Amino acid sequence: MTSDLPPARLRVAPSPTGDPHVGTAYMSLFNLAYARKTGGAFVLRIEDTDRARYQADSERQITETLRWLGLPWDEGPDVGGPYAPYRQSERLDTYRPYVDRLVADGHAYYCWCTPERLAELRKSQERSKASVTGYDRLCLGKTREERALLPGFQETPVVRMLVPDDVPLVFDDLIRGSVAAPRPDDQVLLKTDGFPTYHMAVVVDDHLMGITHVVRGEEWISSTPKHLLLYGWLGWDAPAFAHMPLLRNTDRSKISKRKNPAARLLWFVEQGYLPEALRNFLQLLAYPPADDESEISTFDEFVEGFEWTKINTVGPIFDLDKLNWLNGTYIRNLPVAELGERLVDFVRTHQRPLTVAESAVVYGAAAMLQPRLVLLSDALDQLTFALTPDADLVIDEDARSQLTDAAPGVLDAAVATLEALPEFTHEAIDEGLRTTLVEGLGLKPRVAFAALRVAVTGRKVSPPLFESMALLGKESVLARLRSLRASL
RNA sequence: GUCCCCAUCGUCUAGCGGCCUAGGACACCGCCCUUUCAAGGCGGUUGCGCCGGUUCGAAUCCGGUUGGGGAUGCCA
Repeated sequence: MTSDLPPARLRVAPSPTGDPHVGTAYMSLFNLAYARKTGGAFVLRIEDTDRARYQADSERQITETLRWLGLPWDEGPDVGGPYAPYRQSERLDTYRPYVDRLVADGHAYYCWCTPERLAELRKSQERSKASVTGYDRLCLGKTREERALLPGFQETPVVRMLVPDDVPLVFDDLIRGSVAAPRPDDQVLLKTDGFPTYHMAVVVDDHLMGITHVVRGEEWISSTPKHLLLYGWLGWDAPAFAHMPLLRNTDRSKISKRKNPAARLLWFVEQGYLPEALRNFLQLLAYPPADDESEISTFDEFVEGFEWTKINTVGPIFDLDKLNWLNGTYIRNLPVAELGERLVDFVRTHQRPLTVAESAVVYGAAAMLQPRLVLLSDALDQLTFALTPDADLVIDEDARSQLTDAAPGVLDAAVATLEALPEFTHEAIDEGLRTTLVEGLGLKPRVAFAALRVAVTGRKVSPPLFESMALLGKESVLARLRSLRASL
């Protein structure tokens, strides 16, 4: 499936600041596709330069969820690789010399302004509706001693880049062609805590790790001139850039965990989505189906036809309808045994513990549930009747109210018929009951079977009656039929 | 405020000057099938934001306008 394109090295670089974000998976998918298409490599790098937002558990969640999704990386913090370490916090010594060099070359300068001074500066610029905003370069060209005499001074400086007036603002984008970006501010490169900012770290690491294609969200377009400046100052070739459209909430804003539970990658795991369905869905966002006939396609098919220019520039709204349909379709396409296994596994890890007998019930229900599931989590509710002891079965009021005058007769006849059945398969049950109730008593199937459904499941709506009976077993079914009969 | 990006059914998309009285998918609505619910089959409603221009001809090119989004952080 590799093409004759030169092997590309791509990376995804999430920040461990909480639950993995769905955008990380989206970026990973497209990164990985191109890496595979060119026979190159896909790298996972952890961008943990923000100490304040760092969450220890986050990296594990990121790797687990991306693995769950089936998007494996060739190099990363957990698997190693020729450019280790792959955690930016472990690369602090790597960045320092480059920062020093930029300062020495006059491309960057120290800034001793306090965060308070900066905040005030920003506020006053906002108030005066100034057309030029950003740092006022108070520290530029001053020594520590000179600056110390002025207000808003702090002992530990940051390092800022000195953006020249003629900074190039136009660059080529694999998806958008020629793109113009805003003029950057004198961006901080090294923070007071000694950590580089994203802008410094990303350029150094991408270069050192041999990244050939930077694929990231559209929100980074405005930062690209800064990065290009850095590449130039450091004497490095810049990689190719592809700015992906931003996933959006239904209100069209950038997708966020606050407004959209689906912004959390873990949410899909918890809900019972199939990773292959989510992958297929993500692939369809801002990207045409691989095949005219169907929107269902494998990762390999996606890779085969992959082209940057096919990616749309419009940020797609993350709408669950199509994903739900895809998930149901993928569930239906699963071999029954595998669905059974996934169901048992899902219920156990995300819903409730299962005894051995209960696991067998869930596993055995796979075939009858298959066309009825949108999510794996849907199974449990539909199987309530089968996981409830006969004596504890509750007959819902709206179910009981469906019972007609024919119910007692139906229940009696059903008990007699089922008792006499040599084998308790759904085919045998079907045939037996149809013979006695429909042909024998002359009842409409609808009427006859409704009463039995109520007795066996306690509900108005349930999985197919005969399969449900077979799943439950003869003894249990008879007990339930007698129980409802007795209550009439 | 300033700068940048973007604009086809409700949603995801096809379209890259004539094949478009705009195609597909999801959702929605009917009908069929049917023991309930699904699944499946068949059919249907819905869209090129607006105004100019270029052209024999515009969803497709250009300008403007409106609308949406993003950036403007010692967050990424």
